[in-house]
Amino acid sequence: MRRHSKQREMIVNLVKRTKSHPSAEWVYTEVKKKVPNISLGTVYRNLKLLQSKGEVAEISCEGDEFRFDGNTGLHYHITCQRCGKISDVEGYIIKGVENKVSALTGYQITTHCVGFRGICPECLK
Amino acid sequence: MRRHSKQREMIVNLVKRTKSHPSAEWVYTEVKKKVPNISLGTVYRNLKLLQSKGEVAEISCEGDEFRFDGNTGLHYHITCQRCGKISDVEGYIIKGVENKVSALTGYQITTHCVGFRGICPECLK
DNA sequence: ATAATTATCAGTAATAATTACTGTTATCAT
DNA sequence: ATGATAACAGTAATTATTACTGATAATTAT
Repeated sequence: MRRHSKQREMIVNLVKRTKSHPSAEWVYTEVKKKVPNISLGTVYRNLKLLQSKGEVAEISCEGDEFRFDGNTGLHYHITCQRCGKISDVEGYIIKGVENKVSALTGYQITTHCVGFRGICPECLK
Repeated sequence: MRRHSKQREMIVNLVKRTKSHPSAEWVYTEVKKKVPNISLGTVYRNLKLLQSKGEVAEISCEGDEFRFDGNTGLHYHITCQRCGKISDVEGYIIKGVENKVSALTGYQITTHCVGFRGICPECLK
């Protein structure tokens, strides 16, 4: 069963309330201010746990490694969650998004990218 | 000036011709078959160089660290290339994309995410 | 309430991906 | 050809993350 701990409570509260998309290291430093002897491992362990429970989300389209692509034109990617394969999504570009988001946020947009996650046809069989 | 080297040529050719979105490690192992004493550092150095010249692209919406988000609902992110800040794009979801891409690729899509890159209003001043 | 169980912890060691350093080699402008 | 230096191989150092170990403390049963 899941037990209660001050450390986890602090982590959840912090991540839920902060808008700055913190890294694990940042969470660690912040929580440390209140719980000085907290361990970095505890932060990672709990973030992972909370993530698996859907209480916090991890921001990342692709996996954690760097991947390269000889095709430098704008195109999207799709990752199979079962076999890990990354493929191009051919012939589909969402148009107008950059202008829309620029108007919405005030950013000067240089590029956007879209990542899909799912199960590929081979793994579906 | 930029000099010619067999190692770099091999790397460019390989990355340009392969569709499998290789990792640095994979590029290394492949090139090693033809140039057995190539160094992993050379692969990284050249991928980075080629990337800065726009000859290959790196697949990654966000940076390289894991970031977390207390907001688990679907929403997009925008990263400022100047100050590194990551923000939410509020109130804008592209609808229908998952169905469209599912039809296009045969994948069973579980989620998608969109990342924008640009300069934030503060940095634009 | 007390003791037994075990989830969780702090602290540290281990991994994995990437980057930096060092001395050597090879390209190319002169 | 030769000298300057880009690029190299090999290796050490970093950085983010994960795994391990013995101690602590939250829950359960007595």
